Amino acid sequence: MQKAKVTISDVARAAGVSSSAVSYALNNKPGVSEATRDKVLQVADKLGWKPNSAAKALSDASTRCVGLVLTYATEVLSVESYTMELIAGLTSELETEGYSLVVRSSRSQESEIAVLKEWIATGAVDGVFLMNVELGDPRIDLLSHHPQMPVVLLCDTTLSGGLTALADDQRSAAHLLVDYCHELGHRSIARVAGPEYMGHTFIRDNAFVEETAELGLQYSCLHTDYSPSAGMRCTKRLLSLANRPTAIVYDNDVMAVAAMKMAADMDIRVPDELSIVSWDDSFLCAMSVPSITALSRDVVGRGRRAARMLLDVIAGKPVESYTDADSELVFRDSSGSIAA
Amino acid sequence: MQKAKVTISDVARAAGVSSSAVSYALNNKPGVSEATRDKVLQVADKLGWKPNSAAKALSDASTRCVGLVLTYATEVLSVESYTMELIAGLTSELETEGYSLVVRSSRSQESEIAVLKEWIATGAVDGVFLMNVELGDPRIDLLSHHPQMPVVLLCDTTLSGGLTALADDQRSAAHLLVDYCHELGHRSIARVAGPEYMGHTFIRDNAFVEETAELGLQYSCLHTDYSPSAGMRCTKRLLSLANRPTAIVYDNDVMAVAAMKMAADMDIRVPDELSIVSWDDSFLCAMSVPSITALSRDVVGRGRRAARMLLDVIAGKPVESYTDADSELVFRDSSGSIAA
DNA sequence: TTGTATGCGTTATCAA
DNA sequence: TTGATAACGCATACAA
Repeated sequence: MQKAKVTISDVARAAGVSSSAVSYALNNKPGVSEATRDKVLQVADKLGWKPNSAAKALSDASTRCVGLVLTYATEVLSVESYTMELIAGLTSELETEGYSLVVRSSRSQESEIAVLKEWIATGAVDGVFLMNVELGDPRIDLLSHHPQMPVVLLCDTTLSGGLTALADDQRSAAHLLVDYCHELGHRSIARVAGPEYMGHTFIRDNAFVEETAELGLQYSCLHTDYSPSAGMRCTKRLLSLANRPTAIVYDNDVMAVAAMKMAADMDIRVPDELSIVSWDDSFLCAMSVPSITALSRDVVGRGRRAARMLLDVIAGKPVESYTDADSELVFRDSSGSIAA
Repeated sequence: MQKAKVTISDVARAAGVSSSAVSYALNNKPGVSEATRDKVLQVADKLGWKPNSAAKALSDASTRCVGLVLTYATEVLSVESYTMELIAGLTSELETEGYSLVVRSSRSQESEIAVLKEWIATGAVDGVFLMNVELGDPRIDLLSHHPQMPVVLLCDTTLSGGLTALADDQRSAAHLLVDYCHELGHRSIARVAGPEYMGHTFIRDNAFVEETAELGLQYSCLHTDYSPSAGMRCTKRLLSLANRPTAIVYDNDVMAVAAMKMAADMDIRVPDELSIVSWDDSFLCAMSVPSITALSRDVVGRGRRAARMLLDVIAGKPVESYTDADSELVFRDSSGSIAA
């Protein structure tokens, strides 16, 4: 059973040298002889010395932590896999440099802002990720006024207010989805979208309007809070229309699955009478009966890249905003041409 | 735009008092007059002072962080909602005391141990959670040798080696499940379990053997890695037996859903010819067609309680291990009596 | 009630 | 090449 806290002076004493010699030796810096260095390293290893993180942070002004605030309703968190996949990607890349992800949760944007302000003032993290960016998001304003805090946004570059962003190409994705429906022969399509105030919903909305107009398709859109119940409600409303859409795109997998259930309840056959497509792919889509055609993104890889970008910003390297364009449509059983 | 780093001496200078007076005032401690206190608070507020976390941690030997290592295959992480729900519960309770959750990821038990050793040696966190405890888990040994590091295990008390544990009552749950199948008239049941080396799998295994023997049921069990493909493979094997089981219990929701798909492929009707029950409830179970009968636990609440326990241990309060007994069976469409 | 001085464990500067 | 020593920012024991 080793001593709990081994300090640099313990090592110095044991090796019979001064604490600064130890510091040089351990940090691989010049200013110490080979013999001393070897001895110090040996002793430090035997004693199990590791630098105290608080002391190092105080001295360095660097914590080897980056922050992420989860601002979500618990119910959505537990149902969507997106956040967990993102965290998996973030932590796996951070791990390569021994960085930790510091997670806080909040239930409103105001309290998220409070956490961010705390981090800026206390220096508890070396950088932050911002997700779920909204139109005119006050967090962007906050971080723009504190350029010393490295930040990477997970949102479209048109929303990032000049801050470094990792975007994904929602416009191409929208076009891909609309074109696919068009090719299948659908002439009236609908979309059950996320909240109107979310940045990426806004981007998707515009892209959909643009592309459907171009192709002369009838298009309508309903906004939701992403919940299964909202997905069902909107589906019901759309399918009750006299001139109902023959294809519906859902902004997340959860609502698409819920819609499948609703269609079954209403005795509307999928895909013969209705095509269902999900903007997010997941196990849910693969397992649904019938399985759901979905736009698949590499969320874990996205997390990795975001982490890489933030580490680079922290390291002072020049980092450009980047737009992912890796989404692809996974064809499954929920979509097809309309039966004549 | 405020000054990035406001220190206690900035406040002292601006208020025209000494730094110790500021410290006393800000920490609500005696030893300073009301007038001075008010002035200090006012100035501190105006300057936006917050204590530097590294300095505070160094001085206090307390970081206001607790650690969690995610040791998972990425694929499983993205599919199961358990971890995300747990994190939601943990962070929400930690938030009440301004604590943060520090998340690291690892892909093997060895590297998780390395992270834990790092935390013990560097003092980067005030306490840790241990999940997915295995039989003879070396992490328990490690933490037993470092009693200064507060820890809460999420596992059965028989596995926790005397450390503080938040258990859930797997035995009662097993009995509940077996009794339910028995009451429905099933006489041959099977279980598709998690990995054999996992502590809670072991507990479940024993409880199942015990209870099925008691009721004179035929019982067989296959172990898996929790993945959908393993769930399918095992289901296929079980259903191909000459004397196949009429009810199968799955150790997680993902495999239960996968099994539903497999049963459909094999033209075996659920629940007429086969009852499917999941040990974990989730949105997946509710949305499956037919929906899946499942044992439901309050994972978020469990996370909250675990966090509360760890905070108490850190605060030096006496904390007893605790066993949750809140699981309940949610009856859905995947289970019933065998059609005659 | 107040200000001065010291410790926390590192890193970095500066004489020796 | 070395070993004191200051600095990081806060808390606190102690002296004024």
